[in-house]
Amino acid sequence: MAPLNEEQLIQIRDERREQILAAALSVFSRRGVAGTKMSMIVKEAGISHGLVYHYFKSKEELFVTLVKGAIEGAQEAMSFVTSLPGTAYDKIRKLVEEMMDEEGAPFFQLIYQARTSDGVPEEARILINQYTLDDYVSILRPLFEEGQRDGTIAPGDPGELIAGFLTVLTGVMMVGSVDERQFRIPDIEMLMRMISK
Amino acid sequence: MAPLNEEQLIQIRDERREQILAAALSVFSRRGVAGTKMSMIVKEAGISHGLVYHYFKSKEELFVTLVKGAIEGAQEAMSFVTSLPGTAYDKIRKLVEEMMDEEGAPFFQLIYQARTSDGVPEEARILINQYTLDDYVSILRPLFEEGQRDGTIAPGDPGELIAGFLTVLTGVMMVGSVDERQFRIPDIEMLMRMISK
Amino acid sequence: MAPLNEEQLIQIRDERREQILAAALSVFSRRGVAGTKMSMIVKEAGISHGLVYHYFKSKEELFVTLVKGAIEGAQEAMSFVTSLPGTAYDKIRKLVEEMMDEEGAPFFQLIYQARTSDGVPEEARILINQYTLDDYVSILRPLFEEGQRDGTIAPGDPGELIAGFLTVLTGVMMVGSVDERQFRIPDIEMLMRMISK
Amino acid sequence: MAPLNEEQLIQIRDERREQILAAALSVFSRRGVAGTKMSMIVKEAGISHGLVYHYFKSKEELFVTLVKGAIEGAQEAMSFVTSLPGTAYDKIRKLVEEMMDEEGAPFFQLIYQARTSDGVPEEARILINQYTLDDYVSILRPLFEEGQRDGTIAPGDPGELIAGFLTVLTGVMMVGSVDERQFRIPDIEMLMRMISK
DNA sequence: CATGAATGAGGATTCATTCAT
DNA sequence: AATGAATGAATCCTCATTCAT
Repeated sequence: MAPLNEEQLIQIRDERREQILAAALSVFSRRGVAGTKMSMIVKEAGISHGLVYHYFKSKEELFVTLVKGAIEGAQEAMSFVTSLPGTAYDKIRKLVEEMMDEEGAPFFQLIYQARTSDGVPEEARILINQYTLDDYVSILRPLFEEGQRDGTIAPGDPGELIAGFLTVLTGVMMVGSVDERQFRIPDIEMLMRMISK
Repeated sequence: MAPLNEEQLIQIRDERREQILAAALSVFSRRGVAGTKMSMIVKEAGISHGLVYHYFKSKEELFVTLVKGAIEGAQEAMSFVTSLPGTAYDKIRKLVEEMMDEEGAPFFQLIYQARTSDGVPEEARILINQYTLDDYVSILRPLFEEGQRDGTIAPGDPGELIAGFLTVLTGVMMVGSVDERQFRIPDIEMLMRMISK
Repeated sequence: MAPLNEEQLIQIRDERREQILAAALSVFSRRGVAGTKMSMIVKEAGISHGLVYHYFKSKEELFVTLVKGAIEGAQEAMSFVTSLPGTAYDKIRKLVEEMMDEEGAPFFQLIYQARTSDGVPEEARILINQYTLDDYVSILRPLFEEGQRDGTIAPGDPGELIAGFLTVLTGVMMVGSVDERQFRIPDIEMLMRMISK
Repeated sequence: MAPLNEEQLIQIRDERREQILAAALSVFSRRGVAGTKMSMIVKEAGISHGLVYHYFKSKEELFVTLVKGAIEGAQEAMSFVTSLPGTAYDKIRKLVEEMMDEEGAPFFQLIYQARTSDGVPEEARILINQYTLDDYVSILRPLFEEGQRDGTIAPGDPGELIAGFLTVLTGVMMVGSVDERQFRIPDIEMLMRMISK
């Protein structure tokens, strides 16, 4: 899944800005808002404390900026996949592949952090709650219904199916990126079986 | 000549200890170590700051105590399930049910926090790394192999199957307990499909 | 040097009270007021926290009580020695012996602590400043003047001689009770040479 | 591209460090580790709380740093004095003068505090115990033996003589710097008499 | 634009003291 | 009289943020 789209790249054209955001994403996604110290971001980015504040008003703003990008990226990925050629099953499989790739993980973690963390104030929370699970369900529903009609997707309420499936994917990404010895990301076939007939 | 007899004191201590641990579990599991302030635990438990330190040396010790309990609980649940009567499939289904119940969630979150958080020092990390995924795989392997022989469990390397399945379950519990509007825990049938033939 | 005189013993007739005072003296003299925790006294005395407060209003009162006893004891010891038979030199030597014995040390330390410590409020400070060095000098002056006349005590202002000598004795007691490997209390002959002709 | 060049930064850091150490020495030596609150050091140094921790990891490290300096200083002073020209007696007298000067007192007090205080952890205690009285005795022994041979120093075991003498000097410095009205540092002649023939 | 010394509000922890039993 | 659980003010320390250079 593409982490940031074209427009965002334009918006974040400044090299320094990107550098800081990349460092911040890396740390926030691993440790959450409260667990992240500015000094960690500063160190990861290889710059001075002061410079961060030239580009971002606060730790919060840094986090909110990242969350915005993650949400938009996720939406785009889903919309993009529905517009691909092929069977419904193949499209869904493609989406799962995109979500599971390395670049996708930090964004899932970020959104999870945003939902649980404490330091996350209004703005990020509002942003996140704007895009509830139902929005994603709406985007994917036609695809799943098509799959149910052609007999490749399991029967039942497609809303529940999608919601449960996205929850599983998010959970796996959250947990799977920690440590090989502790968790193992299942292969795509196994995941697809969950929604297959 | 204690004004309260030994028994009463022990009872008071045990009760307080449990009360504090329950409050701490609730907060830690939601916010992680760094995100948890002692004041939150204190408020949740309805006691004074000082009293926590009467029973636990530090925030860390509190966390480690909880992690120990969670690990022991998980091991017990798995061992218990394998000893139940019934088919392999039924036993696994029973295990999933147990893991997915409301009381289970905080423990999964706790262990996730323990693996990611920062304030978690040696002791908790060692404890956790002692019980790697492989240990759990070992306990459940006979069950899965039996299921593969009787044709109820999907074929393939049972180790991979179990590891992936446990990862999914953990991820779902992590993420699923946040907010109904954001995530939805899939029903057991859907989860079981992942490992079913 | 007798640590507490008859009257004081009557006053502190209660066994518990004595027990607490003894424990407190031992700890205060070693660690000072700020360095002493009630829990240390409680442990040393082998009683409960609450009980200390049956006998003493506060840590402060405990300290002040001890300081009072120490001051009175020191004064008495000096007066007592001047009234003994023998030459001036012998009397002074006797005083030094008394001061240097094991029981004397805690009181010197206590008075030093009282002069330097911070937690010592008005009452103790007033008590201590009531009995300044000059008072002790007054008591001992006749003895030293006699010694100068009979040629056993070094010449010079007897006030300075006494003040310096008492300061040395106090310092030695302070420092000498710490650790054999670190400090060594000099023998009496060596100390006496300081004021001998 | 640092706005302040390397040299300036180093200079600022060194100055601040010294400023904090000076303030800390002043407070620690008077009140001991437990009796010293960071706010006192902060006030004495005229800086903010946070800045102390920019330069020293903890109150302990601050204390340990000072103790190290004190020990090194004492050793140097002794070694230096033995290398001076003049008679043994003169050299010893010179050493006493050096030890007794105003700047010396805090160091003696510091070392005393380090030996008695409680908050003093391993590192300081080890440092101090590395340099026992015996080490100082070794350095000064040739000087005292020379003095005994030329008839200016009192006879007897030079080890005992030195150990007792250093103990007295330390005690005097400890006690003597408190309050003129309470203690009086004896003049050098008086102190020297203790070891003179 | 860039640095890092400096600040201080906030959080963890200690410990004198109280109080129900 | 005696206990020890319980309290909370005071202390140490951290870390987001500012600012002189």
